Amino acid sequence: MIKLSLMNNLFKALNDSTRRQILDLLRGGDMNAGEIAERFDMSKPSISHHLDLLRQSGLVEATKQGQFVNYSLNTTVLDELLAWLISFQKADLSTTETSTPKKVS
Amino acid sequence: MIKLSLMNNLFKALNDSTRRQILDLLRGGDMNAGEIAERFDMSKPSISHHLDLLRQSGLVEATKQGQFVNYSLNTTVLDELLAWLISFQKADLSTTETSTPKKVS
DNA sequence: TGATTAATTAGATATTTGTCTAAATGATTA
DNA sequence: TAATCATTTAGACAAATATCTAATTAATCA
Repeated sequence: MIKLSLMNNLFKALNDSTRRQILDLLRGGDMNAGEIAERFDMSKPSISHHLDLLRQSGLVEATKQGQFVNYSLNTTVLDELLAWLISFQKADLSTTETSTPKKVS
Repeated sequence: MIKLSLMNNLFKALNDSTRRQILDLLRGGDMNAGEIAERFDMSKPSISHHLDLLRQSGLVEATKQGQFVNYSLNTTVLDELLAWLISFQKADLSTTETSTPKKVS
């Protein structure tokens, strides 16, 4: 069973190029908020907001270390999405051709 | 290589509960616009708009058949997304524990 | 041909989203 | 303690989005 709110937050989090870039960055290892912000041509508060959305979705975890906040990737959340996707691939088996309809342009 | 615009459209299309429900519906087989609209408590033009976004992302294909427009699922687009997801799972191998930092609430 | 049906387009509107600057919070250090 | 540094919160604003009703287009049928 897939929790709706989880999927909602997940797709919402992923529906932004900056946030996906942040996830890509974190694949190379943990980073703190400042280090992440440095990589973008965008204000720190904006990055902080993006990090918050990523955290809400569960895609990243934030841990305070002194005055820094460390961000790390949490890919377990993606398992739900992966399962959802794979179920679609399976559903595609019943491809019964009909005449030859025209694609709508 | 993953095309950015494709991923943008894909995540955009998936970032809506109604559109995901439409995809789920189409797993059961093709449906025309009216049949799809019947299933939702929403005006036909709104559903038409959702179908348009799904079509733009490549997730569905629309073929005109008489006065009806048939919509069918196209899961090949999801392959890109699947590949992207799986690459994240791989990246998660380097989990080196440190002390025991506290999660930010 | 004229009426009906299926679907989309147009245009309006309220809500959500991404971004910014300024201010606040909290930790470190001189 | 006071200054500095890292980060977030608050508030404003423009752009994007989801929805609606009314109008339009296109196909079918009496």
